[in-house]
Amino acid sequence: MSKIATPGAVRGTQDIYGEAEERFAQVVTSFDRIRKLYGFKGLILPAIEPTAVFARSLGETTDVVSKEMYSFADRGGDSITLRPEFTAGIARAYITGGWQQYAPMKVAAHGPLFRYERPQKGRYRQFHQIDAEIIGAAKPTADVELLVMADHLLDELGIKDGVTLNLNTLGDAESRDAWHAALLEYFGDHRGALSEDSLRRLETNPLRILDSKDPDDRGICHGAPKIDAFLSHAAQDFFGAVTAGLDAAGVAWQRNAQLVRGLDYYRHTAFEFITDRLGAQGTVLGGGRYDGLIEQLGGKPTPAVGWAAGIERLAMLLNQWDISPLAIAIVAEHPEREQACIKLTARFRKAGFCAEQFVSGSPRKRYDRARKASPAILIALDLRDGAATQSLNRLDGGYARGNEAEALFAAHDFA
RNA sequence: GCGAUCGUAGUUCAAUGGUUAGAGCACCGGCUUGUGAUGCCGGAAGUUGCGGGUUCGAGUCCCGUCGGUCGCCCCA
Repeated sequence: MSKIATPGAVRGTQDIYGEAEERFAQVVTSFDRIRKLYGFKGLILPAIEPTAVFARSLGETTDVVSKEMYSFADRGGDSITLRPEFTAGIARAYITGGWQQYAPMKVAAHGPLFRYERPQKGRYRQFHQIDAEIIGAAKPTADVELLVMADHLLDELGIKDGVTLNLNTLGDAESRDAWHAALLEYFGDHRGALSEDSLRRLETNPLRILDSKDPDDRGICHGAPKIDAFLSHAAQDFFGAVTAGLDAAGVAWQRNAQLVRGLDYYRHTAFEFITDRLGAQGTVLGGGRYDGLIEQLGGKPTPAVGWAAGIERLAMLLNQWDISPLAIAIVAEHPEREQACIKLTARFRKAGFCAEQFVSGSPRKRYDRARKASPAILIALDLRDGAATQSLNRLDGGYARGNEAEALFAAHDFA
């Protein structure tokens, strides 16, 4: 007989329980509350999409599509992909569902996403995000509304301290192309001093050199052309309206001219809320305006802006979160009182109390275990000298429903 | 894909290359306590991730492998 080998969890996945689950739930609950305040409708979408949804929106040749997606052929032979992001799926739903009729559309989603990456702090292969998008809104007020909501959420979660909003503009298509060309020329001139990684970026994605972590690269980037010199008047006005809106709403921000997006469909606003408390993974919430995406998926040209945030990262930053405290613990200190304990527990639960019964293990130790569960009220059922006894002890004087619970206890038939 | 680092009881961690691999917490049982969150006694719990090697002797040193963690790349 060989020992049965238990299969392990898939690399980069997590079993979330206990404190981690409580933190996670706090993020989702707060997000759901806040997004309703801002009129964002909930959206529940498939976790799987045709591979083309992501391949077309992200670009067939990017690392993301070629190496980091969970793709497989289903039984019919179609190529299916586990969603690596929300935005592309939302754009697909917007087009195929004929949702132009609802534009401008404010939607919010959350759930699991999948990327085949090397796990590290705050990065998993199955991870979870909250996501908010405004589709069909061309005006900068939409960008502002999204950013105000993000700021509000971080405040609600109590993690605003140490998190700063980094803001940049990528300009419109003409601005961006001109800047791109200038960067190519500049970095080309400094080719000799660039790191190996950045030399490769020069070929594949020059904008990305701007957020290189290499110290030498950083020095070169310091003198690189800034987008501001290439912004059209329209693009300047757009960015000015965004910053003015943020100031009006009292949202603190800082300009970060090095902040870029990797993909071509991004326009105008780009932003990240960044912390120094999460090691190398400092971005807790990020997004931007992607006016080109829906067209790229075959829809009519549709302006859109959105953001997403990793639930795990937000959860790690929480300092406090709601737990559901135990209201009533009911102990059977004698085996013959166990049925009475079950009956009373059921009654309290149906009356809307969070109640727990202690009917297993050593009868003599049940009381101590019940106390360790930190209930507001502790009820003990015992059998002393053949006579049934029951007592109620209020351990938390501040518990709001104490009197109600005592009345229910007093009225209960213990027979 | 690349690099660093760590894998010992359910868990957090000990154990100079040298007896039968230990302790706290958690768990189970007994005794105190009797409105008691305490205390005492006992029990169960291990292929030291896995596979090779060096050695009289390996949890410890070496090689490989798998896994965790952190970083690079990438980051939609």
